[in-house]
Amino acid sequence: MPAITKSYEPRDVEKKWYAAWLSARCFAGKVNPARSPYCIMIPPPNVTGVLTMGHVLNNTLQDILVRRARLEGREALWQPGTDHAGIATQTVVERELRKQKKNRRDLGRDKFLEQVWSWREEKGGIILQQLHALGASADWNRTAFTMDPAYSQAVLGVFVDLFRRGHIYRGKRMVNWCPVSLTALSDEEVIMKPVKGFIYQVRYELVDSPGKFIEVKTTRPETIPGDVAIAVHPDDPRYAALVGKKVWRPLVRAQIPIIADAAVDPEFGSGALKITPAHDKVDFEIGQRQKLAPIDVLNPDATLNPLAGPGLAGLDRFAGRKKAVELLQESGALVKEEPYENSIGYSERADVPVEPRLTWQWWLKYPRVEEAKTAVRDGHIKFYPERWSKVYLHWLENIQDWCISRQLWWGHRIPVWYAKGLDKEKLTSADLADPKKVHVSLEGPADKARWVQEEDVLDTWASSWLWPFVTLGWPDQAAMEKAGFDYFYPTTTLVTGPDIIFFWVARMIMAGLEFVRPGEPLERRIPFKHVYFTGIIRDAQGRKMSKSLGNSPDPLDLITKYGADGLRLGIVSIAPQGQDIRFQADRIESGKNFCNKLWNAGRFRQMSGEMANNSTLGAITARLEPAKFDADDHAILVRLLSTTRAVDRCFAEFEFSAAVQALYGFFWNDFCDWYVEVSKTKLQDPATKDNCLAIQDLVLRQTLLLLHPFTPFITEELWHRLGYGAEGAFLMRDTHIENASQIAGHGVKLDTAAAAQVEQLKAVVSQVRAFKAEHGEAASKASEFVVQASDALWAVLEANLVKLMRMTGAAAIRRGAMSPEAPAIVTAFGSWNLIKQIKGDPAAEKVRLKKELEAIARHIAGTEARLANKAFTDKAPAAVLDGAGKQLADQLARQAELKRLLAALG
RNA sequence: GGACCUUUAGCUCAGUUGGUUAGAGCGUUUCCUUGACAUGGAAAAGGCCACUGGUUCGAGUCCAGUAAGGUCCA
Repeated sequence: MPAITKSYEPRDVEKKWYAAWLSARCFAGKVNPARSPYCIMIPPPNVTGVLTMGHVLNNTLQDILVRRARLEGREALWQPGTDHAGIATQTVVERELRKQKKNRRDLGRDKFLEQVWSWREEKGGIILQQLHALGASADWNRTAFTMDPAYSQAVLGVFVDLFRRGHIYRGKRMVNWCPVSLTALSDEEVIMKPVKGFIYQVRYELVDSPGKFIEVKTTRPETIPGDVAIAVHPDDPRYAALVGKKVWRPLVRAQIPIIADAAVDPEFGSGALKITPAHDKVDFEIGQRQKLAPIDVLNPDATLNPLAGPGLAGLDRFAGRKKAVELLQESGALVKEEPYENSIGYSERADVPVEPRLTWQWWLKYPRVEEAKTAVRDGHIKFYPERWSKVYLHWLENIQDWCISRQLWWGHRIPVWYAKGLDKEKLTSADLADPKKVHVSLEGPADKARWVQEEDVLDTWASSWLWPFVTLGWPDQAAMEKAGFDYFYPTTTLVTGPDIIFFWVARMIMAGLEFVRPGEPLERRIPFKHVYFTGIIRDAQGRKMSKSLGNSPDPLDLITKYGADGLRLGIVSIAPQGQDIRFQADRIESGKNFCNKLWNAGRFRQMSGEMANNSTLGAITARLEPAKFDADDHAILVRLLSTTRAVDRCFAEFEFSAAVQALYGFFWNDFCDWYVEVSKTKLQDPATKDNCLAIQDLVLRQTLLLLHPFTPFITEELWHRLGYGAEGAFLMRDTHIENASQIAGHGVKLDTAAAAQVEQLKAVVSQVRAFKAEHGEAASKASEFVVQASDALWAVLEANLVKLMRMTGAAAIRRGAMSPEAPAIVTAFGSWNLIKQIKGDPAAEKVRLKKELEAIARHIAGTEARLANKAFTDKAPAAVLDGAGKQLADQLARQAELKRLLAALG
């Protein structure tokens, strides 16, 4: 076996194992009826995306889950892929075209799409390659893409199906419109930003009472020509007499009514609101209720159109606003203007204010809304943390139809054909249902010449909501069989961010319920059983990581610096369930340091003695010699089992950072800092050596198994170096992890009292080390101690004497009487004198002892008071009472000893 | 306006159905290259657990309210 180097060098180890796993096809998820399935669908990253810290966290957690599932003997499938990201991808390719002074219209639709495909072949999906560096064990042979032919067929087929069943309609309604990309946007592509501007107070003259006015406040005076009414609250006494009367609209002069509508907030501004149904969502709804025809004064690019009047027409909306203010001022309609800050939606891609705009779009009435609620409310789908289910249910309670069309070229072109000559602006629902006017099918109409296909494509989410089952071959029977649909669906766990709980999670649930296994029980149709919501990674100041702030480190740099395992361990250790994460590089560094610690523990084992049979758990436990177990042997194995149990529980509850913490504490503190140190004594003695090595082998083996999901590379490497795996077998694929009772079942009988005794000895060692430091002796200095202790206590010390000498740095620990000149401490194992060459300072010693006595007196008073309280002794449970009694006894004994030492000093 | 989250050591966070003297990592200070590891070891300092009430023998933990910060929805 090659010698282990002094420090862990991740780079070559990671390369070697990733290549080995790939070539042995360790990541393949296959149907295996002998095992229970475990399946995770990757949240498909944007095909234009590059790896961010968010992806690192999210994908590390998914990898942890599938690797753990494999170790538990389950058949794991982690399904990877990307989505086509309509607007993002189209924007990227258009930007390249712009460099050549061209735009997509110059090319035409077909040529442009060719360009997008070639961009995608060349540069798309880099992120999946980057995930390799992280160690992601996804089944790459199954990599899916939402624009794949089969996937596209499924998406369009769903459209046709939902259309035929009346879930999809075309309607002219309010959407978020990007005046640069010239398309509708989803809410997710709109970012709210606070903007400083002005609010204008404008007066409208009453038609039948010249000289009398009603005043409104608006931030958008350029839309006044689109006003169709002034609205007030029906119960507002100020305006009750005016409802039903008419006012003159300024700018484009016309008579408009004063109406009453309960949606008006009487507290805001003057309590009167101008109603511009074509340019505001609330106004649109009021307009619908009041049957007021909207007037659209904007072009698609947000310049003002002729309806805005000769003064404004042709101007950009912002220039138009300035001009409108001037015109209002001239006409005397402007009462005043004041600075005002409000939130405005910006287009994520184009970074310009989004325009609420009335457009013809395709809309989906969601299917299975009630079932989607039931699935989560009744626990068929469990959310972690649970509280997100409330957000989810609230959204479903207030669900609104989904705008599924986008005015883009890159995406699934909607399978609808209009009869030539049909006026799409006047399309009625009767027309939609008339196959002579509108054709909807996968194949398209037979006589194509008579028809024109819909220009719009589907929202990207209208393809990714089918992800959990289309990636498994749905709806094609042969493909489903090949992919193992029956075996892997419903998938087990989804790991995603709470920011897409509506856009993706909720929609996938509805899609699964609607399309999969019709007629079967709900629990067979849901797309997944558990949803784990990660936190959002922020920078050290708590800001979201973003490209524009430049506060996001490149994960690949971090991998170079700390190793993939170090990065994974670090990021998981700072990601408590359900909380946002503040990124700090020093935490990643401690992940790397832990790997080095693990590495060196392996190195220590290798240097400590010949490797023996480590091939299986049974082979190792057969080498144990329980008769030779001392308290330390019992203690480390007790802790190994309790750590195994703790990690099991953490996995069951998705408490990843707690699992890392448990492993970190066990391995570093219990094993390295204590057991390895006491081993150094045991290894000197031929009688105890082999048993000690077997215990080390057992602890290391189990630690590697528990850690493997978190740090796959170093554990695989050490697994082989320490002889746990046969040549050609992999820790990641060919090994099962044993739980605590299975390990205990191998004839390891443990003494928990011994474990408690070790804790006491550790406390004494700490105390003695501090005692030395206080008296200026380095830990390593060979000090000399005299201990005054009862026979029983001394017997324990004597049994552990060589270890204790090593741990406290002592040349000698003798039993004897306390000498008043030497500094002294009181421990659970008697009073200790430090024998120094230079005489102690009795005065300083007295001060120290008195201080300690004061402290102990306070504690005693507290404990006595509690025990004297009848309510406490009556009501507290026996265990608590016993504890308090024992505590008091210890405190009193310690006080007596301290008093004796003080008296001895004279 | 509604919902949810957070507030514990200088910083970032744990704290499991209420129970001894509230923990970890990082940072700070002191000491230590001894044959696993200086990516290390030993030790120390550092906390009215945001605030105000309440329930309880007992509250960081449960309840009510207040304040500050954050997220989402309207």
